[in-house]
Amino acid sequence: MKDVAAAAGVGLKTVSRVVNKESGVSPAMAARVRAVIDELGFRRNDSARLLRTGSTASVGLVLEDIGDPFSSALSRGVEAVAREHGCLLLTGSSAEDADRERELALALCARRVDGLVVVPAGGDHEYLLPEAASGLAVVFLDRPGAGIEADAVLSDNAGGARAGTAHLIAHGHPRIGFIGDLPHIHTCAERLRGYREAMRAAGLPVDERWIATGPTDPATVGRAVRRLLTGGPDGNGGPDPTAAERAAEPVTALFTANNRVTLAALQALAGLPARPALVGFDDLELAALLSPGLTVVAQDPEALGRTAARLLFDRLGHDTSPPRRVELPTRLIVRGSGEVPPA
Amino acid sequence: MKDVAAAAGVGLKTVSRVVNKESGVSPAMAARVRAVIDELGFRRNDSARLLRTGSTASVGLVLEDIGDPFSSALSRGVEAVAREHGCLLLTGSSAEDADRERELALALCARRVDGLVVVPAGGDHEYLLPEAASGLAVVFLDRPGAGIEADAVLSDNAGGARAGTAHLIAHGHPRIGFIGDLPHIHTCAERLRGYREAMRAAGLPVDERWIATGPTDPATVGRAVRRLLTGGPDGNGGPDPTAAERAAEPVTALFTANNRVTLAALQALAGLPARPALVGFDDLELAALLSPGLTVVAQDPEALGRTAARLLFDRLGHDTSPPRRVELPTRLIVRGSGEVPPA
DNA sequence: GCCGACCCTGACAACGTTGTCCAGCGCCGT
DNA sequence: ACGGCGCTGGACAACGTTGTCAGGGTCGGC
Repeated sequence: MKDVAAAAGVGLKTVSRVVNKESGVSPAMAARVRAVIDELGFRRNDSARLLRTGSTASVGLVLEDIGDPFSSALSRGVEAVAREHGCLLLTGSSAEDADRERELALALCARRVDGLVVVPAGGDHEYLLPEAASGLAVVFLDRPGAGIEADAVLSDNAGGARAGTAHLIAHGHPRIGFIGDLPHIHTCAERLRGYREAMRAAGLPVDERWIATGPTDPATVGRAVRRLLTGGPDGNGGPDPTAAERAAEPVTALFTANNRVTLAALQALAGLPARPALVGFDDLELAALLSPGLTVVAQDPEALGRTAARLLFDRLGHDTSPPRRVELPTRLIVRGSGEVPPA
Repeated sequence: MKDVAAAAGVGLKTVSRVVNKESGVSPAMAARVRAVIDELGFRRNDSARLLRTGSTASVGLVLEDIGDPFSSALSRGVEAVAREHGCLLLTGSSAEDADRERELALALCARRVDGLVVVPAGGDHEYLLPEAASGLAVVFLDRPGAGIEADAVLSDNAGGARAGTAHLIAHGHPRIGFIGDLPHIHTCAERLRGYREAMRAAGLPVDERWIATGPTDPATVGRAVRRLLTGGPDGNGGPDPTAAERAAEPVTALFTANNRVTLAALQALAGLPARPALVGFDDLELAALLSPGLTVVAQDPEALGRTAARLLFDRLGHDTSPPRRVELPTRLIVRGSGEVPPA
């Protein structure tokens, strides 16, 4: 900028005024300065600007896995709103690792983002307290945060799971398997709660061996699918080996608690002559094209992202009302998988 | 930091030393300073650090559409490598709009990223020349850039399309429709070239009305699918209305040139009793579970992203060799759609 | 016991920008 | 014609950090 001023033969502040479109510069002068800027290829250094002004016009987004279509849709929603506000979005992914989440969030804070949208991977967010105290706005997305008072935008996980499970029950399935993510993940726990509630509401017993939670890689999920459908031992090596060894009654339907699990389960079931009844949480792009079509409990991830971002910008606009928890409804999309008669 | 120094009763520089883990600070002093840092919740301001040191340890990624699974996979690859290098990744999406791409890239430059990976939306990247001149490393991804000498990492689009088309030809289809993206997009043009080459190599004529390029929304693609399969007029309102009105011979197979088109085409075909033969560019998560299974020309988007990021970090490591163009192979995954007999 | 050397610490300037303040000039009103 | 007001342009400090350099303290060696 100094060079530009020298080349144009004007003062430093005049160039600054032109760059910032401030009033108080004659059009002729402004044009001359702009010409020099283009000629020299000058670009304002936003870091220095931030240092001086204190505002960055950027917000951070910490995702769970940037490659997951669900996360992509979240980020699309967040980005759209950020863009409306003329804000740059900085995105990173935590790979479902608490340390990585922390590291990433703090790196974004060190860049002095104005606000942060976090899809929590870890169970503790106290590390954000000093940041929040010094003005950072935080909104949790998809799962609530812990250890800090902040807004959260969630889906109605329990309600959705209840509806999905009820759909299977209504189609005559008395024994329904639940396959979910790691049990400490909030969404999984809530969906499991919804499943239990639906079973209880229908007066159906739940055999704990019908519930499989753990990693969502295809191999693990495939094993869980086969075990639930054949009624084998639970393989968890629990404290009661005799119970673990005793075969459970095989289930006739499956509720898969997120898109990765659903996908892995479908792959595991691909070899079978007729697919058992299956309802999944999260819609899949091709769900309608499978035969039979796949019934799902659909979230609206883009709306989740948009809502979280709106909440964040409300906070940046000095909305100091107490933290809110927004819960977005889910939608049961019936595509006929429920109509498969029970075994 | 000043506050920390005051609270600890030490000099500013000593705090700086502790924060940067420089040697030359007695352990006792370091421990005291660290205690004060934790107590006050101090976090270094990386913007100021950047201003002083000139290096940001961050790279930018400009995607075409952050919500597209293909883009997600690209970014996963780039992020993995960035992380290996201890680098923060800043991501934005251009929504396939040249102005937005430019705006985003320049915003990232203003944040003084060390390097930039760009999936070009626009056809001109001269605007990056001044940035490159002042030390920015640039790598183009998925499509080459124009107006600037820079590395590019691409898939073998023409070769992949050739292989996919040849697969259909080998299964006895003499009339194959091509549905692609906007024709000015490099990947679409290359894939169309591959399609033409395969047809020519097999001695088959190509009716221009078999080729549909345009927006990839489901409605447009759906119309194209129906037109190609029934042999209706091309509807482009070209300069030769009589030719446009003359019905073309219906095609018996379709080559869809990217994941969005494939998806939209599958949706359009969902109502039909038997799906016409179809080969798509880009793999789909559920492609194997459709019946019949979907044959695709698969790219490896994560490898594309990783390769581009590696190239970028090579450049940041002062590799000054002339710009390279890396072309990654594609893989034909046969899943039986080609085995549908021609109509 | 004294001197030298080494290690640790702190003062200071500078990175590029913007906000504040002031000076100069032109125009308008009387 | 003169004075005042308003508008343009420039000098300067400050944002928070790090690199440079110099000074002080301590320990060891002679």
